[in-house]
Amino acid sequence: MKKELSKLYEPKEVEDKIYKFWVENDCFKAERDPQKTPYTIVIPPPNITGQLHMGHALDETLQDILIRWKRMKGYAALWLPGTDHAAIATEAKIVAAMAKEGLTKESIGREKFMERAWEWKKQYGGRIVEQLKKLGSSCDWSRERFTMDEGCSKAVKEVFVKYYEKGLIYRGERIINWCPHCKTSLSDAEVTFEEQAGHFWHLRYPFKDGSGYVELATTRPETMLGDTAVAVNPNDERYKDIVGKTLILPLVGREIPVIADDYVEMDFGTGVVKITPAHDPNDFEVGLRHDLPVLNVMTDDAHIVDDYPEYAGMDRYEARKKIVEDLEKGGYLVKIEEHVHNVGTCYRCGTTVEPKVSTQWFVKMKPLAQPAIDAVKNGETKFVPERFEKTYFHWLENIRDWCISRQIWWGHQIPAFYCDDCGEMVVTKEDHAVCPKCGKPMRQDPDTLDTWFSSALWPFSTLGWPDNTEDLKYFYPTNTLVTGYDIIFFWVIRMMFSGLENMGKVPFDTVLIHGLVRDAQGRKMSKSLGNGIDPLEEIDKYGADALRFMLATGNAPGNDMRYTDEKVKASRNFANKLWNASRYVLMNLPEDFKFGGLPEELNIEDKWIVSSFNRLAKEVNDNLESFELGVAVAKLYDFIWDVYCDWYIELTKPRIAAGGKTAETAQDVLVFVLQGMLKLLHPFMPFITEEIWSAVSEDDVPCILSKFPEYDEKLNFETEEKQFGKIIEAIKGIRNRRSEMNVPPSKKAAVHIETAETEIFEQGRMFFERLASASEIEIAEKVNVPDAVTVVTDSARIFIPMDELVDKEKELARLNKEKAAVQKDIDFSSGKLNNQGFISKAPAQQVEAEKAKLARAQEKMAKIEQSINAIRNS
RNA sequence: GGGAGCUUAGCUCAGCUGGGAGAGCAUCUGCCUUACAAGCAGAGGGUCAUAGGUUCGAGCCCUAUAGUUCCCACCA
Repeated sequence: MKKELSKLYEPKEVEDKIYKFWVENDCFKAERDPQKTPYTIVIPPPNITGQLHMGHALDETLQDILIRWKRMKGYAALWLPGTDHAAIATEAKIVAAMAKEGLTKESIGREKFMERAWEWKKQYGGRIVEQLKKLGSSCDWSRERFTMDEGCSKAVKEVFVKYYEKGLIYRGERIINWCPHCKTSLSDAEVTFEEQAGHFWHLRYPFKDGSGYVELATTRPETMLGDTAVAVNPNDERYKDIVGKTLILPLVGREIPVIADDYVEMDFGTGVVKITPAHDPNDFEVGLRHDLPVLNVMTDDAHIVDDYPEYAGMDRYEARKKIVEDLEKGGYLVKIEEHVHNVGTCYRCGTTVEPKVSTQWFVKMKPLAQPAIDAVKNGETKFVPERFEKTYFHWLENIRDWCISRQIWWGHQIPAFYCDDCGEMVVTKEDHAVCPKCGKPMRQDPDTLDTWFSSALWPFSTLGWPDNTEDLKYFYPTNTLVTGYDIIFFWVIRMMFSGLENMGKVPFDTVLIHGLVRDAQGRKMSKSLGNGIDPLEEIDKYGADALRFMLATGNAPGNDMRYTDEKVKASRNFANKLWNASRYVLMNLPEDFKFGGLPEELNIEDKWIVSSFNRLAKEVNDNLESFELGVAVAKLYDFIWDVYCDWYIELTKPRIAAGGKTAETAQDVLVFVLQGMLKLLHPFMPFITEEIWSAVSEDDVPCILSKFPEYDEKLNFETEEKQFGKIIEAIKGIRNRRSEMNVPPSKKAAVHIETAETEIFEQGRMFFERLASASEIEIAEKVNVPDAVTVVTDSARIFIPMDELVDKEKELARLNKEKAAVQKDIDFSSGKLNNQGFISKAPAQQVEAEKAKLARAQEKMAKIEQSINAIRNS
């Protein structure tokens, strides 16, 4: 029984309904089937505070395409969803919301704050998940996870304790990146460097013995309060004599030594550097080498500490101004130069980062990095495109220890406990610890872990680790990780070493990298620019399928793309085209149509379309296999629009009108190929394909669970494909000539086809009438039609008698032009074939192809010449 | 200072392992042909950034150059 489709495709009326259908029928649910091969993708967990943006839309679309494809191919396909607690970002939002109520973190205390935070999570955490569903994401929601849920938290503790016991985690006083706005430390990856216009202040520091001054330059004069030395290069002849002398620090009066250290570049500035170990990472290193005191001059929010009453309480920039003024007054300022330099900023809030010495927890990276490097070097995990392996190696090879402690509350609290009595520290998985020395209850470290510490464990913590669950055994290692190139160093490297260290296996075999979705002008979409495009609005306007299709089209792995309205519209139009083609098929099926499959006997044009479809199926699989999603989607577009709609459907019209067996065969083939196209297209456009599927298939199996088409030798009709190509070529030739002469389709004309292959053209007889405006058709080995327009193809000469339109001179000129074109072909091919190098070195197949090409051109040439002579002689 | 990408039709971009350059949009011409005007049939438009090289053959491989974008880096 056939069903009917409504007249217009309305994505809004279909999408939610279909999504619900999938969920209710457990279509996304992955079963551990020992008969099947697992295929796993873990979602890059979006932040719970976040809203779906185009970056997500692209990321999720690519993952959904892969997972649906694999699912249809019969894999036990698991797409594991979840969200990330996004420590700093979330805490910032909660703090901001509290500020509106006049509350601060400190005023309500940690416990109350956490209650609010969880409340916040409950309220907003579901939002992004709902938005993912709008896109059609076929995640297994029964396995949804959160980086701070019980299981993930257990995994975090397990890893922390294990690393600590192995000596891979340590606590120590180091110089770290500090965000004075978020009031927490940051890892190196969380600092973004920005070029900023600044100044170079040349200062002079006096010698204690009154023997003059030494001139130095700095970009941050306010840090001079914390100077504990001045350094020169040991090989610098200019300053050889002053090394070891003592200087008086201006404004402060502190005595500081002149030291020699290789770190100082002789050619830069004056060759003299002030050393502030507490506020510059390099200076800190110098300080360590020379055993210099570390004097912190700033508070947590970057104001000057009370030790310097003149400047105490001033913000660092305010202090800078005042200090420069005072230096000038004291005669210590030599000059000010313009200077552009790189300034580190917080990747969350953009505030200039303050290097700061403090006690933090670190992960020792060297021993973890090496196996991660090796795993990619020996191919256990590969990047697509490969070039991103360079980024990966570069990061791991230059990695420094990872600062993992954060001075915020929203996150995994560090499982370290201190005894306030005896100073003992223990690291334990227990929630409460008792001092092993004095038996008193211990105080847990107030800091929390870097949000990326928990996401690093995502590929296995979500599968149940540290318990050895069935899921973990079956689905780990996962297969494809899909993410943007900007996340490689935050996340990919950390999952790699975490997987290797804790599971002994890489977390995934392939990392598919995509680029950024930019705006129409190529700018990055950003909140501050206000140029972001909301995927949900686009879905509302054009449908999720159109958005997905657009994102998958014309996009090569790793490359950025621009988002334009025109592109989505084109995708929307494509969806509509498919919809209408399906309507055509349905309205041309008899009431009692049986969805049976391919009939035994096929016409030449049926074999042509079936065979082309078969090749398409092979290519789409091949392209997906090598992650060429954009190529696959383009082929589907071409086939569905140009081959199926523009040709095959048109070919069936006269057959259906004729009725009888040819009509029945056409109906079966129309349905067969349509079903195949729906299946091939389903991963890209899941909603519309499922909706149409329900109307053109009597199967109980929904499209999402149907079998993905693959190459089938039984559907291969290469000969007929080529033969029918000749008919198409002839029809195109006729249309072309008519169009050139501005003959409207309504004006029919006789068509006389002269060909050696009459039996092939006979099979296309009815199509010339319909598609080439033929009033009558003659097909013969020899035809004689005076005063006719001539069309020459490789395999036929076609005459269209239209006396009133025939201008012999023009016709001759046109034929001569065509002759010249064919002659060029002949020259090209014969040139190649006369080239000894080509004959001897090119693959035989290539040579054969060239010979065939030449033969065809020569045949065509003969036909053209024949026609030219005929006109001349008439 | 290192590293990477990009440069192909007016615009936005594809082009998979080297075998006579493609799409969408835009432009032009003709069509309301009972699936679709969100459409149909046709047309025009490209020294594939430049210069060398490898090869029988280069948009694709190699080298340099220019423009452009991005990433990384402790020259204060």
